[in-house]
Amino acid sequence: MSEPDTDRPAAPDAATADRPVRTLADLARIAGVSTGTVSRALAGKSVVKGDTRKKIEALAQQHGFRLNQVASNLRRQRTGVIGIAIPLGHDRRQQVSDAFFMTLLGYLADALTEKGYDLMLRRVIPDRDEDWLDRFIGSGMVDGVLVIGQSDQFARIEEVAGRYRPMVVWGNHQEGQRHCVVGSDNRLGGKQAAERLIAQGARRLAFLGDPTATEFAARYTGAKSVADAHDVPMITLPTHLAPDRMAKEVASHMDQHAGAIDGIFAATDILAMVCLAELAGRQIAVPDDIRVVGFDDLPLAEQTAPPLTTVRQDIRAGAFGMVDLLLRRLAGEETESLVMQPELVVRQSA
Amino acid sequence: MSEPDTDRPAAPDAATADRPVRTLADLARIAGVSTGTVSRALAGKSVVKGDTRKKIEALAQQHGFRLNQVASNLRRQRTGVIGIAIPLGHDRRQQVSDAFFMTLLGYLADALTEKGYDLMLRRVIPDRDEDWLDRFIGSGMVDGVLVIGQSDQFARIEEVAGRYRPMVVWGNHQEGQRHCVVGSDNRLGGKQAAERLIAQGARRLAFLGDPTATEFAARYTGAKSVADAHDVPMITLPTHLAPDRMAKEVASHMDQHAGAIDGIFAATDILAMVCLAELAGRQIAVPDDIRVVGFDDLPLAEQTAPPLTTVRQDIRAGAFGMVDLLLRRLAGEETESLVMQPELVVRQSA
DNA sequence: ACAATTTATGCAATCGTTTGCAAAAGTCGA
DNA sequence: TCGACTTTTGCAAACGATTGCATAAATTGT
Repeated sequence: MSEPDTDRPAAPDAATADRPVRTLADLARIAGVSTGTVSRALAGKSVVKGDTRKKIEALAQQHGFRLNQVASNLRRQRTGVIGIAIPLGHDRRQQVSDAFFMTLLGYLADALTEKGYDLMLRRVIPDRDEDWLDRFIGSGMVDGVLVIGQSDQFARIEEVAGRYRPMVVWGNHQEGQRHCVVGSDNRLGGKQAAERLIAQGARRLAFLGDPTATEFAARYTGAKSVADAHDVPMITLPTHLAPDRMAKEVASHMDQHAGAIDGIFAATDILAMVCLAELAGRQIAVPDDIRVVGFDDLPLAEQTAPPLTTVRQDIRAGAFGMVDLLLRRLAGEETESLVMQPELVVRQSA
Repeated sequence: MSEPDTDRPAAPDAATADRPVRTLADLARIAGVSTGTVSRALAGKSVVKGDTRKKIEALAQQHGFRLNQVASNLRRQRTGVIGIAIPLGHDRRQQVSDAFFMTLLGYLADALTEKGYDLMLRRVIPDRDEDWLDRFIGSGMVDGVLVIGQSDQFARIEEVAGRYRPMVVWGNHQEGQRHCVVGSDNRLGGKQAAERLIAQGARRLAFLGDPTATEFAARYTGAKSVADAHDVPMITLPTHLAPDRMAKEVASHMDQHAGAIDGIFAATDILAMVCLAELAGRQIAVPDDIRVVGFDDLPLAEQTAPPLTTVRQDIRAGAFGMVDLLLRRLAGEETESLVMQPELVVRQSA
């Protein structure tokens, strides 16, 4: 260290070859200034003289220097990373690969990238890990958290929301809740679905999906209220979201009930698709024998046979909304929840 | 600070209420030991006396203490985070939400979580940001990198692979390449698709998809070689992957060519699905008038009408393979690429 | 040419953990 | 009871960047 040019075969500017320039201190030494100056120059602060800045920038470029973000994060107490938690509670086998979550995640990635944030993804299984949310928040690795889906963790999320501000959750809004949530009015969506089914002549309804998850429960309730108002019975066909189980369970439901119902409200488009395939296999005509309405309006809803009538959630708007709210909360603002109006998209399945 | 019990309304153990215990030093003070000891105790190192460890653990629990991961990362020079880069090069409008990538990402999340790693997701647009890969690697925020899709960045990835070990890429394998890649034998998959189409009687083939992306090019080449061997002509119908464009482009292709072809090899299942929907709309019978083969075998391939014959990539195995290879490279091992054999799944569309 | 400013830079503390080394405390046999 | 060990702990130096404060340099006015 004390004899710079002695050990190495000593090509004049050979530093480029074997990148010893990993830290601000290295760069400072080469540039003949202090680390403070280098830091300021690279940060684009105005206090550095033009010449010096240019020289430092050139050297940084030439030696391929990059700031160590971890050190920077530690010192600045901010990371530029938003945590995304996907709790897999109500259905442990549900894959992260669930189409709706993945679509939402894609848009979140777009929105956050646009604002200069990175995403840290964490898949959590709440019943194995009581402490998941606090661990994520307390790690210091994220500036804020987006939770995708309340799963069965409503209570815990509520509790944390009382003391941690920068958190926005995708899910269902309940009267008087504390945490900031973005989502569709699932109740209303459920109503729209049931109304359509009944308007199309259905008189014996079924709800296809697991009504213990908060969001699905609201969809169910909405549909049920309409069914009740029309004196139409509605049964529940509980179904897991894990792709491997789903098909079998739907098949079994159809075995038992296909003859006794003439309208199905599926809790998600994926369920509706599986259901359509199952009905087609049994030569049951859709919508003539059984009407089917889905929920989400994923891109593939347009491509089913017959094309799926479904309740549209604007996932992109939701994702951008979540990011917007989170950034405002990070800035200290108090924000309301964002409840979006779902919209019935009529195609041919009902 | 010098008079612990004076200022506050002084409930004996009131520290619990207003969490002042944020750092090891805080905890050390309360426990009456040094930070070093606390650190060791919480890390589960054997050098700490049982009693002391228990006491410290109890206090940590009681005050809801959590290690600051950022500081820990800095000191240990490892973060426990794997970076996932999704380059959107050959088709800038392609959403991160592309079904195949999302499925792969889901499995990667499963595999990495299982191994105790977090995921940091970064969506990159290479032509806007020359330096994307080096920036990601050099940030110090990730221990290794998985790249999902080579896009049109083959050269850059090759270059980086020469000096950065912990990187595994999903994509196509080319003769003599340096970077460690996991993917299917796309050429073989293409052959299988074409063979099936021809065996089912197709004599005028079309390849549906954009053959400039590396992986698709290999699928095309494989199919073409079989077509040539059978003296069967094959045209190319280039199509973007952006969901909004895709449908229109496929429709326009069908307008122009539907009458002139009797077998379609779609570069992805999604394309195949859109294609099926388009053909159904035109009353063209599948597979009688036109046979269709897809690629990927996404879960929804089973649910199309008619169910899709497709070339299966075992995405789950691929994801777990990528993670396995990456961890071995992190451990210093030298690893070969993993080229998986695709498998034709015969359903009803061809 | 000199004092009064305004700019640019350097110094050193700080962010919160981890860990090598040394000192303190505990254990044991004789 | 004392020396020779073995466990436990404390001390303080890293990890690499940022930033308030102080000093050095450049600029300005007179």
